[in-house]
Amino acid sequence: MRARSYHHGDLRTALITAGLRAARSGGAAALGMRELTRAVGVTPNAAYRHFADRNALVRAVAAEAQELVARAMHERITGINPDASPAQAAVDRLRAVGLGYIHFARTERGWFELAFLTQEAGPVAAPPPYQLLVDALDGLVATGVLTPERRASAEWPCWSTVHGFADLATRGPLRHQDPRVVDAAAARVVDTVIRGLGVPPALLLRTPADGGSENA
Amino acid sequence: MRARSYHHGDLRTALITAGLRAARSGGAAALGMRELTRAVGVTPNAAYRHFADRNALVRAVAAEAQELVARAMHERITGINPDASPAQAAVDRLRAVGLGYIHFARTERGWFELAFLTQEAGPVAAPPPYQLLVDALDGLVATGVLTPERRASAEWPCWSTVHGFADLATRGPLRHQDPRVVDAAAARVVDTVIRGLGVPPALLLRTPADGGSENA
DNA sequence: TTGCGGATGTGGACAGCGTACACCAAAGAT
DNA sequence: ATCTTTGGTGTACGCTGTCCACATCCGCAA
Repeated sequence: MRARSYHHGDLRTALITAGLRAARSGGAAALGMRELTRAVGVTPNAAYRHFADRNALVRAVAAEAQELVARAMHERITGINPDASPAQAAVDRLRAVGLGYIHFARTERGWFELAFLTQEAGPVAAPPPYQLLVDALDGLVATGVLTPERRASAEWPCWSTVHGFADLATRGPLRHQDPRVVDAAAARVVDTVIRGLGVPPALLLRTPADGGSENA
Repeated sequence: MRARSYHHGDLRTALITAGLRAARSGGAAALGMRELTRAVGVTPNAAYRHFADRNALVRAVAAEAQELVARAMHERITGINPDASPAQAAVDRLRAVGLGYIHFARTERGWFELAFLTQEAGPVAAPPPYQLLVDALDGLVATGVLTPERRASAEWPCWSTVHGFADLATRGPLRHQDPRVVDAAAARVVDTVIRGLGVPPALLLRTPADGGSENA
């Protein structure tokens, strides 16, 4: 980005970056053509050389936000106890996926709101966070925790539950609740789905006070 | 509402009614001061005699939308099989609550989007749909299906799951999926949470092809 | 009955938004 | 060295929410 040329040099990515910065606190509503071009120091219409309209810009920023979600979830996955049995580790990985999703939603609600827009999972172009979920569920089958029959379409209960909780915790009734209450509810909710999938309770019942981890 | 008086007569409710009509297809975005006052045949500023700002109007319409959700869910509850055992009926009632919520979201997505705004459940002013869920869960305890320990805070897993699924089905990746696929997923998802709560599988495993009911 | 005050609706204005159209500046190819 | 393509500017239109001053009507009190 040369200093003060007539041409900006890399306006497209500059707008996306500014968009991420703005959306972090303001959510999707903070992504205005005028607002972002102003932040980048350029005329509003300049953006139209790189994005068809506001919606296209929002989608581009949203894709970036999805990467951030996946990165946060991945970090949490790599932090789990390596000394556990394979079966336990697989369950813990799934739990990390769920709690990572929820944690991200609560700590980065602007980005989270954005990330959920224009989700097109399914056969085409699975978004990164979705892929982590698929891998975790496959891990349960590989370690014999889940039968292939039970695993089929297990993505939907899992994603539904953690996403729903994330929405309740960011835009819904849990919005202004004591964070520790929300933490506890999150752990409860994630364990409930996992049990619902058919995972033996022995693999998920933690002792009270939890196995030493900041959760949700 | 006399024909063409200077004063409208009942502008407040007229605006809410127009708002419901507009939001049904357009969601919250369709609730504009100018748009609604125009629909009612009055000046934009007239609305400010009844609502502090746009947000207040939206909240008022949202409250109405919540009533609609509750009504739809209630209808579904009253339609369940009366010949079942008390325990089975209690489980069916909980399922009806969940599937009713999802069904409403999918068939009235504009109203649903609106209904979720300004949810303030918890000790204060529980919204009608939430109350139906509480009652259903209490029913499980009363019929001995659920122990009081398991019932505690069971609202969150339930609400999270059905709400999350509703969101996936209306704004998320299931948005443009074949409705029959979504129906099946909805049934699967609801059964998964219920099982996760600790309900014996015998009370929820339906035979394939389902027990003769249009679902989700 | 008159008149007055509070409630309600009008009219005009302002700032901000997304975006279409015409124009201009610079980079790259011939 | 000129021509074309790419990318940025300037102006303008219609839309939005909201503020201010003013007009109008209803109900109550004198």
